[in-house]
Amino acid sequence: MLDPNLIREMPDVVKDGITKKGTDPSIVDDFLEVDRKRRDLIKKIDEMRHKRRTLSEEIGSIIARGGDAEGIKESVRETGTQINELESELRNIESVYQDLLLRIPNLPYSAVPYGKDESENVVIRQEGEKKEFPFTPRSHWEIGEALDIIDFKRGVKISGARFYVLKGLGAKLERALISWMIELHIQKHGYTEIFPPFLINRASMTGTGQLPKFEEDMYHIEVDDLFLNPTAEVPVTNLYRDEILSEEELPIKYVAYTACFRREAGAAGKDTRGIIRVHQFNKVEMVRFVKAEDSYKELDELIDNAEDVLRELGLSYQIKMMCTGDLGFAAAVKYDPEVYMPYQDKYVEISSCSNFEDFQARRANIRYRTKDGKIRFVHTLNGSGLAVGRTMAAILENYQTEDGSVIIPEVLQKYMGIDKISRK
RNA sequence: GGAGGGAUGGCUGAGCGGUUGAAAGCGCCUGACUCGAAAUCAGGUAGAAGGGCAACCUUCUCGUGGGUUCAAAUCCCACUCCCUCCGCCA
Repeated sequence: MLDPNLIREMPDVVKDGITKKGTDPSIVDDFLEVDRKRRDLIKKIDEMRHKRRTLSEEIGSIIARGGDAEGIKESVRETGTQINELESELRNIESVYQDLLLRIPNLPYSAVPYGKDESENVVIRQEGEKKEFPFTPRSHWEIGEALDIIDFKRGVKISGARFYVLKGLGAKLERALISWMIELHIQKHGYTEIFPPFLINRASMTGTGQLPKFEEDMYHIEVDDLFLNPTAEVPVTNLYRDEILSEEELPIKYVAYTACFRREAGAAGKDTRGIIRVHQFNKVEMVRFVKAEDSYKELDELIDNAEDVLRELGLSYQIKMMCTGDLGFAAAVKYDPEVYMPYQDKYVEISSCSNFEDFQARRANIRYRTKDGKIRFVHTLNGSGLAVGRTMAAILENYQTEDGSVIIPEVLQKYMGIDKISRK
């Protein structure tokens, strides 16, 4: 969430920022109104509590001296009743106040280009040549089925639309990618591995910004009020919810593999074929907790860590910068590395690297103590490194040969024990 | 699932109805001593909210939410989590 003081002191800046994200700025006025009421009420209650406390102490000393305190007791009792009434009023106002704060999106970083929606995102650079084939390249789903390593029909039978089954060398390739990516981030980029729970409570989902606004995007287990992990960002960032770290521990860099579950509620009819958009996928995620003054330097590193995965796999890609309208709720800035997919002759999102500044840290109450004892919010960042299913799709398409087999990228060969997946 | 025990500041741990936001120890910070460090000594050291230009003042918080009382860390109720034993179990 935003700093309430910022909204109070510079409401126009906040309105401008959230308008660029496509949010109705009237929420700021709603907030200011409730904020005023809240503060007036707190002041009133504090004064009355002070009165009650003073009188109460007086009663103590009267009784200690053996005097009669019945009269004064009665008046304190009355004050107490009044306080109770005001307190219940405050509770109502407080919950509206909190809810509004949780629904105001983060402001875009100054360098983010203005744009209404994804059509106005900006490609900032391209790396590597698009792969050229002396034959017409096949789609990853055609290749996967022909090699008998992806089974779409039976995935649907077991679970439903947008589920698939990996088999044999397909399953092994998925596993190899996960291990290799994690190892790369640990050994080469200095991350520490985390393996978090996949079922997540409401407080954690609120901490990173999935709730309260996006409940319908998540799988929810009603009996226990738990959510299926939508991205490792959630459990890993919430590792330090309600904690105060020390400055010396920062930056903290974690890498986590998780399965990710998404209902894809608004995506009917989009990417219906293949393994690009599914309800369950594997992802290796990088998360950083950093000092405010370092967060943009840290973001550059994070993006480079994601790119390194693509470079090592020999895949060509581009980096796209999200415009204000496509930033999402919690991010201040977001870059999406996109991998080249030969069948569609298109770049497809394979990672997403964001700086949330202190937006998540305020929600999740993640702070650190500076060397001179001040307490400040950390900045949180995260990025995929990479989405595993999409990486597999990219490998199948980019490394296909005319006879229908697929070359295994060199870095994965020792994990696979082979250099090629061939038709039987 | 059954029975019992517990939850206090960065940590350990006292307090069990009246200046107790909280003893003591550890840790950390500052100062003294020292060429420097260690040891020692002195002092400081929770978070949040509201008010004030500020110094500072006020309020809230001893797992969470209610209740009793003039007054609750302390008494009562519910919930959550942790520990021990029993049962079940991948």
